[in-house]
Amino acid sequence: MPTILIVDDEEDIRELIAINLLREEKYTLLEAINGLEALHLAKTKRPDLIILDLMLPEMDGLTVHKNLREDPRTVNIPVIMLTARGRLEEKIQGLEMGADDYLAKPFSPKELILRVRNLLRRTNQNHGGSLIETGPFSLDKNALKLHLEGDEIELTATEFKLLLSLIESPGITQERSDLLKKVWGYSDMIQTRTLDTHIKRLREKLGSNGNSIETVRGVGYRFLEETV
Amino acid sequence: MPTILIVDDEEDIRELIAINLLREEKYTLLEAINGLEALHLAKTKRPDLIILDLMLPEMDGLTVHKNLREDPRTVNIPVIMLTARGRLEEKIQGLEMGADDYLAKPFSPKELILRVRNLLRRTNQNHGGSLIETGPFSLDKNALKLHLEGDEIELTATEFKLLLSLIESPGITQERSDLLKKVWGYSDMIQTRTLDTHIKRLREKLGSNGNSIETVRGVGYRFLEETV
DNA sequence: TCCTGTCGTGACAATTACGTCACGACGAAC
DNA sequence: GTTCGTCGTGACGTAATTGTCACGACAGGA
Repeated sequence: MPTILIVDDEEDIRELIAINLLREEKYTLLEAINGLEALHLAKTKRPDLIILDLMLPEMDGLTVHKNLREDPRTVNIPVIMLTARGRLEEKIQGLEMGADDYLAKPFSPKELILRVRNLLRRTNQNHGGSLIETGPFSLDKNALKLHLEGDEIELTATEFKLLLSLIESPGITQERSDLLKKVWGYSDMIQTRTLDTHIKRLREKLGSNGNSIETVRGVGYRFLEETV
Repeated sequence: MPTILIVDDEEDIRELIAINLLREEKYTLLEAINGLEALHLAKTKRPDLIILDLMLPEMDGLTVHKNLREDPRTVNIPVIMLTARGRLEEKIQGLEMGADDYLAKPFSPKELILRVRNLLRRTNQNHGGSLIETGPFSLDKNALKLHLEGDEIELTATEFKLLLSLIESPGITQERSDLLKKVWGYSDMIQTRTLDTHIKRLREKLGSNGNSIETVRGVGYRFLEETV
């Protein structure tokens, strides 16, 4: 369940956001009314998303954002900035500092929800999960594992790198020399059966999905997203 | 050098975007004037970003976008949508379909540049590079390698997973049981020296940066972003 | 200071992964 | 059908990885 931190000193805005978020989907909410509190919460609780008003007492939103970006614990947390009226100055300044999105008050609740959902979807795909999903394949870059039709398949480091290289460009034929370079670091066009052997081992582990790795005779191999 | 695909049937808009992008940074540009051309280019050239006008002859932008999202080759390419005037209807529709950003004509060239830069930065962090960077450490999830102060350090699969677990939460102490679960999949609180041994091996490979892994006696280990 | 539990370290054996080879099967071109 | 080159496959030796253990060092509390 994603955690969202709302930073705003106006209670009715916090409430408006909270109500809309809670109604739409299941989120855990954190609230802060000033910059220091926000920074502390962000660094200890590590929310998945921060909605940050630019107008805050004492420490303004841009400063809070700068602080967030300077700490490795929070540098990757996406931020949606809020401001009264969409003043271009602040807008550009916010984007320049790496805000991930921007919302001008008064905003439409529907737009807020959509922006939150989009941002969470993007970051989940990457940072949190590091999952590459294609068809029935789900490759976990963190655990170095493959999930396939409910089964959890252990891959060796070489197999993982090979499958990753193939799966990252579905439908596209990769030449033998390219794969040898990507996975083994071979720079020359080496005559070796190593690649074939590992392809075979991969196909074995993929079981009935082994034919997702297609041989392109004389060229290389190709990953098919759909089993023919 | 990132490749950007511009899809718009108005030549002066394409030119405006091209001029501003080319002036600011080094990009490779592709241009398309209708949906079919855009889809073909996207699937064969695989640009890093697509700037897509909603108003196109024959196939409208939303349909193009839908097609992009349905093909594994293009599903991960971020899209900035362009529309005449920021009509809320289209805005919401675009975001709902997973557009990554939205720009209303007439737009400020500066804002365009910033949005492009932000989106590329976000996606590079994840998909393309899969690099986790903290201080002098640069962990490559695709190649399963560690770059540290110019050196390329080979890690075994176990070492990689262990370092990844630590480095993903810098400054935060991870309990032994958590690490055992994350890296080895042990569910019970097992009494083992395996973790210690691997920590030792990691520290050896990290050389003078070995003290970035701090022991928290009785609890676990902690990764420090800055060498003390 | 002593005691206790935790951690670091080096060595070791078992397991696993890896690359190579030989041979047979198969496709494509003629 | 024949020929040639590429690919699949099983086996095998080598190298690397891994988990465990024993012992000593050390920190923290009594």
